[in-house]
Amino acid sequence: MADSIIKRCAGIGLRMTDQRKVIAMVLDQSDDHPDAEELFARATIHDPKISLATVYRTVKTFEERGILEKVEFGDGRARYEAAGRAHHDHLIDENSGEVIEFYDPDIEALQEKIAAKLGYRLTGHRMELIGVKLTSD
Amino acid sequence: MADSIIKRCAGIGLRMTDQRKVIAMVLDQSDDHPDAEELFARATIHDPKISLATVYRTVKTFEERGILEKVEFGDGRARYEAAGRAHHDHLIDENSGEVIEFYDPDIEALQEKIAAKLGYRLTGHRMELIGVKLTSD
DNA sequence: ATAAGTGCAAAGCATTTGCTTTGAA
DNA sequence: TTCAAAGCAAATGCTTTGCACTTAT
Repeated sequence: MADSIIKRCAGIGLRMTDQRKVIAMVLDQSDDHPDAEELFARATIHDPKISLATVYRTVKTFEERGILEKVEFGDGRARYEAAGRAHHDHLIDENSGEVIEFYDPDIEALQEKIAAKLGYRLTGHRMELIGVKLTSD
Repeated sequence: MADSIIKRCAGIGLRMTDQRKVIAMVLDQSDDHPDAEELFARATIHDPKISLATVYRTVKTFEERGILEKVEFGDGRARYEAAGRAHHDHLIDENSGEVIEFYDPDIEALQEKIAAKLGYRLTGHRMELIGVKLTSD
């Protein structure tokens, strides 16, 4: 498994304030896709004085330094997940909002192929599948 | 080719005000993906008195009635395109912002398959490829 | 010491809404 | 005539920023 976010911050020489440590820790402990408000709520548990502006500034810094990736699921809020993990896409449960991560090499290959056919070299993509749970009954 | 947006509005019994006619016409004449502000700018040419709020209300109405589809390219603004055309996805030129529409049946099939494998029935998806133009030199 | 980071409140955008007036049916 | 739609401005929700203060290095 990859290094913790705290370690990665130190590794690139980021100044580690108490607030950044708290936010990094919260991110390390999150396996979902929290938005800024949610990160703020979780961080507040460890540091009741932290401000929402700091959360916003910190995730922006982390994103710029390649520590986080911003993902947007079309609800108007930005969400964050640790970057540098294996690449994956998202499937969103239409009813619960639950987000499932998956990776499919065929999709990746196909996307390259489509881009090439259109005369492009692929530099990125975003893909979200929306679905409803198959009931077994 | 599909009916004009104006016809489709009439077809579902929408009250056709002058403003809606103008916005529908602007949409019919657009082959790109304008956002609300851009639609407002184009509509203003035909009706200098139209208000931005009306543009927002109208695209929302059109979307709810299945006449438009909202697409978001991650720049914080919603964009619109005529719905009910053949399904397609988007490739965005990283440098110019140009949007190319494409349809690939293999992608569609693969998405269904992935969703099924995860225990879901696919109800929708969004996919944008980001790329840079292949230079021929 | 000093440049970078924080907190707070104010500002910014895209979008929505309350309310009064206008107009399509 | 009557109810839906328009116009305007104020409100909203997410995110950013200016400024004075604090802190990691």
